[in-house]
Amino acid sequence: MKSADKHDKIIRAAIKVFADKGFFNARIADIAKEAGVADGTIYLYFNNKYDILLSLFEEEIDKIISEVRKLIDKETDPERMLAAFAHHYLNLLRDNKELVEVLQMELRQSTSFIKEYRKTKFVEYIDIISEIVRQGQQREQFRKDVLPGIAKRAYFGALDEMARHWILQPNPRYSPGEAAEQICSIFLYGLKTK
Amino acid sequence: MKSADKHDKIIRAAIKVFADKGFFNARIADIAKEAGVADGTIYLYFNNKYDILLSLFEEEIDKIISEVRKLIDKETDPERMLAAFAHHYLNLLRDNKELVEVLQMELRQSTSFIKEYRKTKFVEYIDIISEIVRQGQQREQFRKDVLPGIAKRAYFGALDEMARHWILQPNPRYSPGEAAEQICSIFLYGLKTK
Amino acid sequence: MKSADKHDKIIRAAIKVFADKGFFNARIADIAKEAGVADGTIYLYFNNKYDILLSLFEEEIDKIISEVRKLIDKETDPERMLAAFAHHYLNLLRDNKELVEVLQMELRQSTSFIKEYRKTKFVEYIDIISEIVRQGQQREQFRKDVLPGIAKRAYFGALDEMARHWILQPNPRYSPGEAAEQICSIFLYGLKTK
Amino acid sequence: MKSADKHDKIIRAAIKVFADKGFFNARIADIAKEAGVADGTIYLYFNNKYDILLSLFEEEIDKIISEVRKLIDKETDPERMLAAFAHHYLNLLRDNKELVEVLQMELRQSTSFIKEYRKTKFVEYIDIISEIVRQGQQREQFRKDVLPGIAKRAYFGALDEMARHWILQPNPRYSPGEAAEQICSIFLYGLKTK
DNA sequence: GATGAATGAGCTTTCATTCAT
DNA sequence: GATGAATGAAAGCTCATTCAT
Repeated sequence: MKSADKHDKIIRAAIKVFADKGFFNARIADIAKEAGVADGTIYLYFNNKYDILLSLFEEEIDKIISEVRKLIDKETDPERMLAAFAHHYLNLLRDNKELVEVLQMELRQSTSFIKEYRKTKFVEYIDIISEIVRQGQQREQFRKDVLPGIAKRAYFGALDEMARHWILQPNPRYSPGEAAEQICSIFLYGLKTK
Repeated sequence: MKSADKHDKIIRAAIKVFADKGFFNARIADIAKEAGVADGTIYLYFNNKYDILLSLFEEEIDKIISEVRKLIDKETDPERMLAAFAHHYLNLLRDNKELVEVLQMELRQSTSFIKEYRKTKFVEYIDIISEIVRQGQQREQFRKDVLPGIAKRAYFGALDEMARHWILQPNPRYSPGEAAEQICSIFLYGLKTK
Repeated sequence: MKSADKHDKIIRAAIKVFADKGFFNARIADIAKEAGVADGTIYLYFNNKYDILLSLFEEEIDKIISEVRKLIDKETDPERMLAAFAHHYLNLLRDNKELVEVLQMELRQSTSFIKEYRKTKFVEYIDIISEIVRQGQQREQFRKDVLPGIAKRAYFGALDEMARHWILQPNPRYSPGEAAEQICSIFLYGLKTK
Repeated sequence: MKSADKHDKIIRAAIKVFADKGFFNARIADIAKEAGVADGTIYLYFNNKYDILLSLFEEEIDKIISEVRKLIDKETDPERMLAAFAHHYLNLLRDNKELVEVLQMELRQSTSFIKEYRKTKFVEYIDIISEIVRQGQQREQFRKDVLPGIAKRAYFGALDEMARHWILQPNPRYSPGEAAEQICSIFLYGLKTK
């Protein structure tokens, strides 16, 4: 039986190699070496190089979604929920920079696959934000003239751009926590009813 | 004499092909065909495939910067300046979607070249935002507890994520103008002193 | 495991193809076809086209050196040693014309590699001649006013030029043995009537 | 009218570039630049790249033959004639190293053209040696058991190998004159003690 | 005659994928 | 299931040659 362990080792290796070299510059042989398996073994677990990226994306985003959901469910205040989302994303960056790097790259790759996935997994992730915004609006905490569908993208985009900065600039002036606070602050002031 | 016209034709073709297929999937032959020149001709104007991307980035971002600067110089109110920036970026997307698509890809490509350029040309572009924020703070229009260096990334990230949405979703629910207004609104409420 | 057998098959094929077309006109595909392997397989055994030539040179000249050494060690008389050297070289030509052809080409190729190798492997080969001359001088068989360093080049050059003749003129008037005898004779006894 | 001057400038440039890089690594553009003409101009004087090499060979060897003939005609003694030949060749090397370098390369290139030319121009050159040997034999100065056809190759080969040495080793232990004397001496008197 | 921009055929090399062991 | 040697299609790039100016 194909071991789940080996599948996972390959995914971990792929994250590392893709983050390091980018998808197209990464060679199957690099991933195999990093995972400690033979080149051919990878094809017992994945259909092709692209399938590794796809599986990686699917599996990891699932984990992220369930993690952030768990955190948000602990909160009742939409303001604190938004803060929790931001902290979770930037902490993820801190703890698993390579994964965030790969996800960033992937989301800009102009390939039909992404265009498909954006409509499912990724949307599920950022829809968490729009749900929170909607809740806030219902509770009259957030302005009702803001479209949640725009707010979610603006909020995620803001966090993601900070992430990009840290990926490229390993010794930033501000800490992830500080940045999360600031971005929350801008958005909460911006969203809140006065 | 090598014509500037041909240089330009190749750049235009490259934008189209890179946007369509991505840098790595684009073949030199595709660009040559699109530009209506022979494969070898490309090498009279560019050192290699990568150099096309680099030149494209350099030249186009220069144009964008000078355009947006011109628009902002017409305004005196920082609030209107931020709005002008947003409208400019999203209009650029509307008018030259392929260029924005290529720039987005490029900025996530994990290559040493980008890591270099982020520090120069791109920073010059988004620093326009932090300058505006700083002005707003001096005029006591914007909150002083917001770090301009974080605000600039948040603002650009928000716009860029909207751009990404439109690139992938050609028939959006909201118009560029509408989205620009909304994002401005969130940030201005978020930034403004009360 | 990469088989030594395949390495050898490629070297044999390369000798044939290089001899036939010359290094620069030889295509990797030609060598691959001749060796009965795929183009890519060659790159499992050699770094690049040039590396094939280099390896070929290194390996074959090593064999030649050890062969001729063995022959010379059987002799005690420097005169017979010189004869043995000549016969060995011209027999090599008879039995492996293509190899000699490649070595000839290689030794004239104006590349930095040859300029390097001349100083090592090839020098080791022709120094066999100067050692013999020196022995002959010590034994008072050879004139002492002849510089062994010049004699070695003259002797090898004479043989090599004969080789060149046979490579280009497949049906020569004289046999290799005959030519070897004559060249030996000229060198040993001189041209002048006594 | 095509100027003979330009034809010559191109030949001079080709000798330099071929000597420097070898025929196959030399680019037409290199020769054009060295000659101070446009790339296209070369094709007004030569049919193709190969034709430059061919013309060069033909023209230069003609000059060499007439030069050495003139020198030999001054002598009556075959021994002195042989010496004159050797000195001429090694002086040529001293004065026009690049030309000798190109001729050496050319004579080993395994191309049908050379196989053709060996039979005409080059043979004419080294036949000068066999003629001298024959004269020496008629005058009973040289041993009659030596085949002039072998002696000519041995003599030229010896000189040529010295030339090769100097091309690669620019600061040799012996001067051209010294080497010419030695090689003459070996051939004329033989190696054996008498 | 001279130019040099343009051409495009040709070749080396890479690397995802396969499959015999 | 695991291996890694072998495959061969694919593509970037070079450069001899052409031809409009």
